[in-house]
Amino acid sequence: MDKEAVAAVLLEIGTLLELKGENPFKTRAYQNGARVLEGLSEPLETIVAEGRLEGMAGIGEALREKITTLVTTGRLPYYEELKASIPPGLVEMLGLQGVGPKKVKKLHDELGVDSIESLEAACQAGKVAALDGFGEKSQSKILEAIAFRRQFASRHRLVDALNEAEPILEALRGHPDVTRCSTAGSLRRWKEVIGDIDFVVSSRNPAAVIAFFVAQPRIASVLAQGETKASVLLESGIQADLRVVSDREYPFALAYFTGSKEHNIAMRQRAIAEGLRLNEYGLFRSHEETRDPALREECPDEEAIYRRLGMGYVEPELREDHGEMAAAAADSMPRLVQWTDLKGSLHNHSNWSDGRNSLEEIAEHMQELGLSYWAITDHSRASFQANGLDPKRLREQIRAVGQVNRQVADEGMDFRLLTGTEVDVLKESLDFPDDLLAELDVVVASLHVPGSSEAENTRRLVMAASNPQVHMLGHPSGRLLLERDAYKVNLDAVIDACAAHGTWIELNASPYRFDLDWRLWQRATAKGVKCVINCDAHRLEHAGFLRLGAGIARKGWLTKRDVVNTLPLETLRRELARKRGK
DNA sequence: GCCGTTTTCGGCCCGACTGTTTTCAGTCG
Repeated sequence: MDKEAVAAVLLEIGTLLELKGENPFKTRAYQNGARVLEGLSEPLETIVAEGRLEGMAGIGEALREKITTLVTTGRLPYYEELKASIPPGLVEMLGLQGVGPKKVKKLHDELGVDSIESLEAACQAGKVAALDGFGEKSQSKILEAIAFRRQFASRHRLVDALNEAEPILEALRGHPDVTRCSTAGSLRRWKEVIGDIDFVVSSRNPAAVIAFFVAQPRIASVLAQGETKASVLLESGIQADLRVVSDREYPFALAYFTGSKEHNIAMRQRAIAEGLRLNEYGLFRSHEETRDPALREECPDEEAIYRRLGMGYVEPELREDHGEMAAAAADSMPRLVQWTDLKGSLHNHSNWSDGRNSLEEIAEHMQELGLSYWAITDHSRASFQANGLDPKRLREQIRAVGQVNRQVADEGMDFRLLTGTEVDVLKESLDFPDDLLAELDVVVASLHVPGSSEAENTRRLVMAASNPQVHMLGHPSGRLLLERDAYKVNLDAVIDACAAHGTWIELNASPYRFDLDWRLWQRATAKGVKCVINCDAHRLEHAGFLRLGAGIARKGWLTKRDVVNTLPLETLRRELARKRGK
């Protein structure tokens, strides 16, 4: 078993223990253990074989044994027995809003409820309301939660959440009672998939702000409304939460609600080590009274909070407990790439294959955006469903691109289109011969029709990475967020092959992909692999993906130096040529 | 289940909201 599989088992054990009514800290120990494994930068098999689980923070004797068993045998009797003792429907019930482990246990013990369906029936029969600790209200809330779950999967792509959040944030910003405001939560951390939208506002008149918030357009229902917070369900199915605090408390609330939960826990522990106590209202010089203003440390902004704890500032994108606490404490945080550093995109389509726009339209639009270059990398012939180009059409396209570039040059513009292809990685070869690839400025190699085995897909991508004509691998995992999982592939081996051959890896900035995953970039750059943030644009407005992709690159700790398409055109041309010399 | 320069036992991050309660448990973020 690899580390993802082992981590998934540990997480599930945590959930099952919760349902059994186990000590919540035991549950957390399993969740922590899973996160430790996910953050490992080398194969778990190696670590286990070399006995290096010993001494790893968060992995004690019990977890070490269980992990070792899972890695070496692929099974764990403890887990299998635990799983068999709990009906699978109970885990599903935990996903309902307002239903936690205690309630699930009670519903199961007292009513024999073992699935969402039987829970719904029990509610309709009025049995839930009659239970001790439940009532009419909780029964109807459960029915609502079941209906909500049926209507919407409660996870949303970043871009959809941004499109909902930005107009509301603008509205809040314009309200006279709002002093400061921001998004928070996973949206501010730029997670590729988010659960709900969080806003934090400072105001002297919270009631007015809350009333204004719940009256925003496109709200389907108000889920909760108190004196300091409110929750609404937007018509799009995304939940949005608002928290209102005083301006003095604002930096603390913003930090707190930005999370992640793991980052917050680490921050609190650091505060305790400094003899302080941190919560969403402030940083206090006492363990006794948590909200006494006289004991509050003054921090006008988030930077000041980190400074007071003896750390450098941590950008929101990095607050994932992925090493940022140690880096900030050592004041060695990287200077992250910014989307305005990007000079163009090296993987894009035109109406020659499955894109919408002509070469002329693309050139005009991208130079108006202030970009320096834009590669046209249409599909190769194997992607016939996408109208892939054969060698003859590709050579025609090379000439057409040259023509557009001559026009652009005649107008005195610095902008250039680059010729290229997104060549299919077939079973034994690339879809174009090397001599044709050599005629192109940019070659992206992508696996579009994966095989069923990890070994085969890995072999194919390693083959592509080893071809001197290939500049970069496109969307190396093939995942489509919330739609399709990654194909089976050993990305560690692929990263190693890219490192060995100087081949770059794309960070596909399409909001459906964000592939390579941000969690793997620290590992890739540590091995010297460069990143290219590509739009994979199929229409003009997809140029906006550069902003999304840059945010994901920041989550991966990437600096300007790590990202090839921050280079100006002439330097980029040299790098493209140099890559082929390797 | 993890962890320790106060501890090898007894802690483990913290507060708001909701509903069922009459002082609090459960859930959520």
